[in-house]
Amino acid sequence: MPEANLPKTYDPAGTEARWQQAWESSGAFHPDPGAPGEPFSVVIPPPNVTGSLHMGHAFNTALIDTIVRFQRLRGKNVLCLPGTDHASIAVQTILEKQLKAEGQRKEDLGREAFLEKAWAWKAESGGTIVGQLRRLGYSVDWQRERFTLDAGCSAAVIEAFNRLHEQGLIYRGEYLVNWCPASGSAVSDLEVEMKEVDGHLWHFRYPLTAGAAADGRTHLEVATTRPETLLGDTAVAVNPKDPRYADLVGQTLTLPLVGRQIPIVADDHVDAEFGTGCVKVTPAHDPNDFAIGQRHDLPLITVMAKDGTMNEAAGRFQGLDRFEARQAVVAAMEAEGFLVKVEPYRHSVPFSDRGKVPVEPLLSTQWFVRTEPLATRCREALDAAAGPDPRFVPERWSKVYRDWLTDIRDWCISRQLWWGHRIPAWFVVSETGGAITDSTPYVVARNEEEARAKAEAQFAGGVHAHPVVLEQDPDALDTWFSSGLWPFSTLGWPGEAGEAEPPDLARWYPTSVLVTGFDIIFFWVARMTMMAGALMSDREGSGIPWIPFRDVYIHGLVRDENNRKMSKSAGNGIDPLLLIERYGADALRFALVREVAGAGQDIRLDYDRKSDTSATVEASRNFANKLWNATRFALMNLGGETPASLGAPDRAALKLPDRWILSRLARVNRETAERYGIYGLGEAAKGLYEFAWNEVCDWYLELIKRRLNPGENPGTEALADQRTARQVLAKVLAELLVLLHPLMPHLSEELWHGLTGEPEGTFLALQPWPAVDEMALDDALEASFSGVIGLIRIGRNLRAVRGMKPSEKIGQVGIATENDGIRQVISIASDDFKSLIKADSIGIITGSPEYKSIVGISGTSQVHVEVPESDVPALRARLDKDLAKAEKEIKGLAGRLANPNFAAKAPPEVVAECRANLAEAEMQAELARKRLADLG
RNA sequence: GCGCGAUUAGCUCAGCGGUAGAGCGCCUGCCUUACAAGCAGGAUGUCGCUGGUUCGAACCCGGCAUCGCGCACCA
Repeated sequence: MPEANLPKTYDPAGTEARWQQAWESSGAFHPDPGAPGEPFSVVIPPPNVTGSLHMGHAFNTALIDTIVRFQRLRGKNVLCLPGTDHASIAVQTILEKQLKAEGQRKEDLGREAFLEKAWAWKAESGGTIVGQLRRLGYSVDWQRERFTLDAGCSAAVIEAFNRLHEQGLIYRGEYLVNWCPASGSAVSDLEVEMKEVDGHLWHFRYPLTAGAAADGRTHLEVATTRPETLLGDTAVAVNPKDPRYADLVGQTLTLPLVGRQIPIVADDHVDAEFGTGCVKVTPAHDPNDFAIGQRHDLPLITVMAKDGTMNEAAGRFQGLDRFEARQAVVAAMEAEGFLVKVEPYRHSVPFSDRGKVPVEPLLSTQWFVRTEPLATRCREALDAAAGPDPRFVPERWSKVYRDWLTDIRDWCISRQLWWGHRIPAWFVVSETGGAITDSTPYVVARNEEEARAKAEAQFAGGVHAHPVVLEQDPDALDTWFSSGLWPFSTLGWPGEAGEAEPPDLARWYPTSVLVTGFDIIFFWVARMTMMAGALMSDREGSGIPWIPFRDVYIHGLVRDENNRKMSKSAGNGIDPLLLIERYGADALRFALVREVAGAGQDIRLDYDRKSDTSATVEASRNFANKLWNATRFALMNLGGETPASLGAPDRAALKLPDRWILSRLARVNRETAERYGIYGLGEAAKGLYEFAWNEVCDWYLELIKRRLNPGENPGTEALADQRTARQVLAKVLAELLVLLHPLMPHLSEELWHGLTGEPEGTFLALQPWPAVDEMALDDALEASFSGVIGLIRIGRNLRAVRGMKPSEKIGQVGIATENDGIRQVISIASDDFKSLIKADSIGIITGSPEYKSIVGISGTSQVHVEVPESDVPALRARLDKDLAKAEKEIKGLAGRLANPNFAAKAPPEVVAECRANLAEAEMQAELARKRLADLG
């Protein structure tokens, strides 16, 4: 608690830990679904349990927590639900790497022991992450913490898989998939990243079987970047409109090294302009070739095994690794005279995101989700007459989302991994001799018992074995399958059959907003909406939206000081904890949010790696310290009273500065609430920073110091006025702390307790947002005040120009002005303002003052600052400056007014304003000239 | 190839039709009992280039350039 005798600087460490503990142990963020208030819910993007958090998580957390804390202050029934993701392939990759370092493979351990290791890893990494999220002051409900592989989420996955299968949206089949030889698993299209690499284009000759064509040609020339696949070629394709080859279509070629007769086919896919216009076709090893193969009914010949080595179909190349095989095939082709030439060639190669090796398109039997019906449903929601659902902020991301949902390909969901949700399908191996083959029948069920019943019904009796022998599919599901269920699995879906919806689901689904980075719109956002379309659109009480979030707030990435994306692999990540330890969680959060612009741009966090410091975060730390000291000042001056004991000020007793700051406060309150409400978080932060520092601290606190310290033996009037000042000060500060709370939760909680004296069990976090005092709003007064502030600034500048020390007192300051508002403020509040310019007095004058002075001009006002003796050079310099400024303005304004079209076409108020400004500038210039002339 | 974003003060970025802004940094002077993590004052910009719309453009429209991102991809 800040008190007068307490440190001058804010030390966040102890404060933050204390409030985090107090919030959590009191269950402050553990909402009751039955509690009143409009529901507001957010499920956090669950971080992967792959180690520890990075700055991107801190950023995401700062944004979400700002939003939910605001909504809580607004009186909503807020649930913010935390959790982590099991990150199937990522975690398994880490663990396998660890095993490899110990000279082991996962097969040496066996599935069960390996999974034990994985759970141990999860416990450690998950614990670290949860600890880090706590250190940020996340106002989530830890009692509802979830993990994508916990019992509830696993049940949801099984239920979802079964329902999708029942709806015909999940199927199993043999297709060309992206095979990652490093992880030994299929991966989805999204997990493949195209990378430009420097390779070669090999040109080969494929001889015509017939020996020579009518025109004497004996071969076709094809080019390839992947010579090893030639072993699986089953055709050569040309464009049907290509006159060079029209007469050869239908003939056959003899595949070199292999001797297979392969046809020449005509296919539109082939670009006649590229290369020789002839393409070798390897349907089992290339997606385009696969398509050509389908169209021409070509055989599929797989020449590579799943570990990336050549198989028996590769003949003499069997056993070679795919890259060795490439060299060997080229050498053989050259030796046998089929190699025409080799060119260096830069091209794109698909890489596995996780394995970091080129993926291999391979024929494989996998499980797929049929995405088109789901994507269609999502696109329809986006085009709903009632407005887009979900609503993207910023809007432009909805195009990205929509485009992806258009022409979407089916989603390969099975992974040949152990860490993850095991696929709830059982093979009836008794039908195929005890082994799983591509033709083994299977049943999809919710558990083995149900599977057995289904299998018995289908296969027992007759020629079939009895009892049936089942074996569960050894594969796991894509990690994003369970992530796709996150907004409802975490709320208790599916619940008990026949029972009412789980209370959390009934209360908080759909969630209010999803806050996430643009990099996972496809992986996650679209998967959640597709899953919800299949599983949530038939909720009881139709008419309830099924899209799992009303808004999707997309934010950018955190970049490092060199504008590079922060990532673990690039090694340029910054540990949020380092900055929290140095500056405090509030400072880090405030800095991150403050950087956010409206349009969801990436943010750059400056950082000095030598000293582990960040100027940006430091500036926010300084702001926290400023607030600390402003509150310390209040505590020293409130005479032991609190906002409550002081009570609301009597409106009639308010002095001008009070009315000004209360008007500003009401306006800032309204603006801030609006900004928070529309995700204008950066604007909210900047607005509060400026209000707190530049208005409350710089001006209001200074203006009331005299009233707060009326001196020895004050009269009753002075005491009453002191009380008014105290009341306003207490109100402004207490309310400011509420407005700031979503951004700086710990500091505001701490200072609020200090200011109000509320017991530890009462929380600012749970207070109501203060009502906007509409009566206090006074535009005219705010304008007059900023005019006066401008004049005081000019006066201070005159002092500086005159070379006066800040501590040096001056005599009189005279203001000559035609502005009624300014005149009024100066004459009524002269005692308040005089000390801000260190003058004996400040007052309104007409014409020139009687004392020696130097003058500054602003608008229609002049500031005269008394000086001990006239200082001609200083005065001349000042007037020259004013004159130059006025003349420049005159030139600009006169030019505009001289244009006849301007007066004719511009709105009258703009023209009038322009004329007024011109008159003012001319007056200023004239005045300056006159005074310069007087100087002689 | 298609799409998106960025280009404003030394740095990081606001502003998005009516006379160019903030933070940091920089310069000058101050330990003025809330705060030196501070106070007061100051300097700094042909708003990427180029056409156009407009009385008026950093802002709207068209082109170009540079940087970045996403999607697709020709062997």
